[in-house]
Amino acid sequence: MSIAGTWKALSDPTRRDIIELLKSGKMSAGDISAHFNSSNATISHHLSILKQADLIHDEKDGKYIYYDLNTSVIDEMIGWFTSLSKGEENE
Amino acid sequence: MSIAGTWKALSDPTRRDIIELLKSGKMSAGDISAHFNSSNATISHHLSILKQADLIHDEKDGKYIYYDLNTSVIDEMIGWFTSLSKGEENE
DNA sequence: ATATTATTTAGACAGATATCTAAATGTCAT
DNA sequence: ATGACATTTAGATATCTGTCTAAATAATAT
Repeated sequence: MSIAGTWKALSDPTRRDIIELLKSGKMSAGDISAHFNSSNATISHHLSILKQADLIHDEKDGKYIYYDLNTSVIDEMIGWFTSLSKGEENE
Repeated sequence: MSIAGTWKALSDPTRRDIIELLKSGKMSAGDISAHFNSSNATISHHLSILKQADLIHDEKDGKYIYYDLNTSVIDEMIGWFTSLSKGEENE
């Protein structure tokens, strides 16, 4: 997925909150959903966008699906920002 | 402006391109606009969103309005990302 | 004063997005 | 096999967003 997809994924506050939740480690879709007022379907939709953007990774275990952070894409984003002060090229 | 505003401002590819343009130094609204296919009005709208988000700063000089980067907000964003790998709190 | 140039503001509109409810899929226990 | 649980998918809808043209504001030059 392009860096544009990563940006779009992170433009929504709920999705950024999900990312911050996952800083502490992997969590099931239901547990993630429990932290928000939105329906499970809505959170599932957000998770799918984060997954498409490669910001998170999912792993099935029986009834549950666990999600965790993919830090390598996050490093790419840091690169975009740091280059702003260094005058490098991007995208 | 909140960090949410910064995120929204950067979620649009044209606005990110504007930011990258300004890496090389300050530039008038017209010169910025000349780099894009959109109308002046559209670019002006993008500039106003970037300004509200404190990502850029404007300065009037006669007929022209010059825009330049505000790097301190960019540093805030870098902080958001780097904390993801360090497990700190945000927002 | 009038015209020209630079830029923004206002209003309209098509397309994108976040959300919901309801239905579908998949897994486990009985 | 049936029922309960976990999660996703489908379809609908209201709101948000990027874009346009046209009009407004502001500065300069003739």
